[in-house]
Amino acid sequence: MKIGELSKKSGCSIQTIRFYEREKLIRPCQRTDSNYRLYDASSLSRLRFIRQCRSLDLTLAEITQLLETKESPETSCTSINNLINDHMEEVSQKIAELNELKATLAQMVEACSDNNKVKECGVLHLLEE
Amino acid sequence: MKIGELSKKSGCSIQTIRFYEREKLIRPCQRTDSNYRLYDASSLSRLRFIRQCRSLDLTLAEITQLLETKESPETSCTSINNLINDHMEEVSQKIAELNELKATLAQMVEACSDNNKVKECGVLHLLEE
DNA sequence: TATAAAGTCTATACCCACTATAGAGTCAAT
DNA sequence: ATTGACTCTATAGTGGGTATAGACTTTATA
Repeated sequence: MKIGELSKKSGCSIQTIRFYEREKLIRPCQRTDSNYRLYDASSLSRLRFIRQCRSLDLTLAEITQLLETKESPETSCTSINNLINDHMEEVSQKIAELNELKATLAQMVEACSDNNKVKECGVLHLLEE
Repeated sequence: MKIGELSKKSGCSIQTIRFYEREKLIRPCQRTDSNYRLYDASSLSRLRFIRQCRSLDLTLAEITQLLETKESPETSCTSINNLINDHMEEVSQKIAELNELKATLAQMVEACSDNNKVKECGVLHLLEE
């Protein structure tokens, strides 16, 4: 299949597929005589794997690592578990940060009822502290 | 004061201050004969305001808008309240997304006990779905 | 007074994960 | 034969900075 079809099936945009090729997340594929890229089912499943990982917010570097580990089916999968655990830890921390942030914002909103003038605005006053 | 001192007092790095100047969040300041930047207290408070806003994760565009609104102390502060409310809404949504993500990751971690081989790894299997 | 160290200047490139565009070539249908 | 859809490469832009290189200035020490 050509890149347009792969794009639709994988959910990655055409530019993203070419970008992943440049970044070596996917290997250079066959070409037609007119230099069009040609893909097969394995390209599609690799791309779907990458997309799944991206939806978990894994970085391209982490995904590269996962893809490499996948190449050695007989080795231990400890590194994969560690990677996912570490990532989950980061997500938890980010959630905690955002909850604090939200609390601060809520406080600010409370500090200002509408229809004040700018110079009396409680939000601005809090921002100036 | 020179840029180094302003950097220490404001908590912004020297490069960031120069970056804000380029991006027009702060105005071009006085210069010495040898072209060194010279700042006063008002630069410091403006920079602190910006930093405070950044700690709330407001974008530079939003901050620019706040700074402009601040210039008109007699107008209504409704736009400021709206901005902060909208931003809080975005933060809430991000938190919700991350909580879902965390749940997915937790499921994955459950799917794989350590010491498996890669080819049996529950995490990888889930990623391949 | 000479020199070394610390500070500052501009310009430029890099980070991440894409996205968008320009300009050229190719293929399928009418 | 032409139109429109598809593909190609190369390049630049996004946001919010960070990190250099290479030159100049100021301050501190010997």
